[in-house]
Amino acid sequence: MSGRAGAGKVTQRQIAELAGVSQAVVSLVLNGKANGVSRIPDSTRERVEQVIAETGYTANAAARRLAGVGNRIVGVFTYEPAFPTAAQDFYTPLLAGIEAEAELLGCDLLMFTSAPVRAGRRRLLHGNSRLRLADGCLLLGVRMDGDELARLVAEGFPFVAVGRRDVADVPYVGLDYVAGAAALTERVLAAGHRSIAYLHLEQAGESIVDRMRGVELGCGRVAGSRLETVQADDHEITPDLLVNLLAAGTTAVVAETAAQAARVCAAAGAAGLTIPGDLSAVVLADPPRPGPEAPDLTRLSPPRTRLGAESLRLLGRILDPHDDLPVADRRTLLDCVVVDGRTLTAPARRATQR
Amino acid sequence: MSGRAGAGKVTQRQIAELAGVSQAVVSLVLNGKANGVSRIPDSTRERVEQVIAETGYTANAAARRLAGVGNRIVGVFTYEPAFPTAAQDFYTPLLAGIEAEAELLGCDLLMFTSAPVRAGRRRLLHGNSRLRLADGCLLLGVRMDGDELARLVAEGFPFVAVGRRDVADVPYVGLDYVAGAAALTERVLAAGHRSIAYLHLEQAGESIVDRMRGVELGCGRVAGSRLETVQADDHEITPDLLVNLLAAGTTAVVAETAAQAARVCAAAGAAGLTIPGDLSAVVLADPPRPGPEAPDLTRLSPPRTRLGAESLRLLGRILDPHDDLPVADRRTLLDCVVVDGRTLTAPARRATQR
DNA sequence: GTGGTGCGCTGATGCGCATCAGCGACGCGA
DNA sequence: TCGCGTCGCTGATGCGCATCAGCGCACCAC
Repeated sequence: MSGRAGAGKVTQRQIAELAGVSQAVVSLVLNGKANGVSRIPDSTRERVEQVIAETGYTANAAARRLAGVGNRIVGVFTYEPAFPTAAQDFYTPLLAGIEAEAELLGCDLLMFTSAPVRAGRRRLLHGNSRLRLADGCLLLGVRMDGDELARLVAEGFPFVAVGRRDVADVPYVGLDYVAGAAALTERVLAAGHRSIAYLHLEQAGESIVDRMRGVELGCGRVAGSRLETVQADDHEITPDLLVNLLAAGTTAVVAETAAQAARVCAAAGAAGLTIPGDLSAVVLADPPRPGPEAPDLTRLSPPRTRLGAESLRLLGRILDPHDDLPVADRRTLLDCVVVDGRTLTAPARRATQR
Repeated sequence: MSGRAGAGKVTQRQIAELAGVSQAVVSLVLNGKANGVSRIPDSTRERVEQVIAETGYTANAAARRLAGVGNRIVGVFTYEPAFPTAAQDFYTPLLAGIEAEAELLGCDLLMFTSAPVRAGRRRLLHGNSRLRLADGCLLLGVRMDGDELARLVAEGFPFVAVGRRDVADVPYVGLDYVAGAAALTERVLAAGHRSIAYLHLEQAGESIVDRMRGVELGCGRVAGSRLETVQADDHEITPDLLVNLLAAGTTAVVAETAAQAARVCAAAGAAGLTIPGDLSAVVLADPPRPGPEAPDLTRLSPPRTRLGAESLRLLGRILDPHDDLPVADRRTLLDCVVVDGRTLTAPARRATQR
């Protein structure tokens, strides 16, 4: 996969010869500088434009880029081990938002599908990364490489992280998981639950930490509430686990991911438990597909499509030299709304206070 | 959105100074030409590599491209008025296949989300298209611009159309709708139906034509069969339409699109008709989501994910100078399989021959 | 000592474009 | 007529890289 494209392509020099001017004039006309530094009379300008139209000239973006102009290309990179194809529900709404906003802004998207995997994560800054082809870049992924982020900051390469980041000076648009998880947890407590189990994953990305903090925060606001955090991958969520939790007094489960919530529902069914009759269950994410088959979970709904769009919009502002972006605006958190489903009611038996 | 990226970026010249050699040597080492045209002793090579590693050098892809080397970037363009975001079910599997293959081939994808719309279609070759940045390009869309295709062919720009094209010398990977539609139609006829209605759209793209031809071909193979073609957009598929078709002797409906098939099912329900009891129904496409809610339609299943992957693979071979691709391989059609569902049985009443 | 040879490296060039100093021509006032 | 400014345009330069002719040197054969 190499080779040269466009053997018969038209260059500014050819335009210039046809129009009887120099290449510089063609460039000036093309870039609308005809009335600025140099002034080009209408007669000449129109003649050049005529030839441009006739030949169907298309600028060589590589040359423009090399000459120092932006090319309205935004890179999209993800740190997950495989590039998130559309099949993976987590990224689908994100990419949809990014694409829609890109069309709005009139810029192209360069998807770095080629990034090599090292140490379980994909690398952005490898030997011949095409990163520098783009004006800026969006970074996706639960866990990012702090060193690479710092390096990009140091080099002054414009980028925006999708999701909150702890690294200094990293611009991001994230989701306010702390407030959202706290609100959902409070809703659980308001329903009368006092003993809650939080099922979470092992990973240590910022969004994971934020969710955990939010749940703890929500519990902390209500006296007499008890929170048990349980690290459990999907396959570890068994009927036995739920039975044990119930035996320990737990009346409500907060799951971190939609997959975990699905496992909770399945395990409950297998254990002969009903939701929310025997156990309330809520989750901090949207189900993959809000179809009729999935139980109508009470949940936190993170606006992922908007997250994608807002991230690209922020990058657009960073790249706009006319936009004097306040530092405070370089970091934003979007609100998550609590969606009422049918899996949260008042606790049934012993745990109620009567 | 402009501005320059990478103020502090490392160039080959800097590497050269640090290593005490010339820029040319750095280039030679980087490109593995150290044993070819020029020979570089290991001592020098290792010294240069050392500096490269220390500085974390990343090549400027724009410069490489300008200097005439491929950059392993493949453009993805669609002629539909809006770039197909992941939400649109038609393109989702296609893009998934393309992305997966891109990761396999180790190339990046440049999505031309910025293309302007003119005359109802998006334009690939506009003033400052970033097309020339890519080594080659994949073209999607039901209807393409024949002039643009011819122009690309004339310029020698490497590209592959996703879907069969009538334009001369256009390489493509398509779906064998003719054979597939014929096979499905034959299956309908084999079930005993002799009076079939084909519901199709107005558009005139190659794939539409192929499906029509396939249905006609299938009917033509069975003596005594009758085919009625009905151009009907989704909203024109009403209970009345089905009732009229039945009254005219039709016992089976072949729908072109999944949306049409869904409308047929809905209209049948509204008219008090059962499928396949009163009317058999088959469709030449997969349903958007093969979930439990959709009726289990007998249908043609076009391998869209594979279509995307094979298209990119073909482009990869075209771009590979070592691959002496036979002309015949530049155009391929993939087989569609017939999937047996529950919406095709023998005709119920009058139309049977007994 | 002379001619020959190959190794290791450098300098120069061009890719297509943006940018700007500056040149020639022309007009105008003195 | 001369000086000076303005208009319209051109030539030169650099962006970062790949490529190659060719230079200087050491070494060898004769």
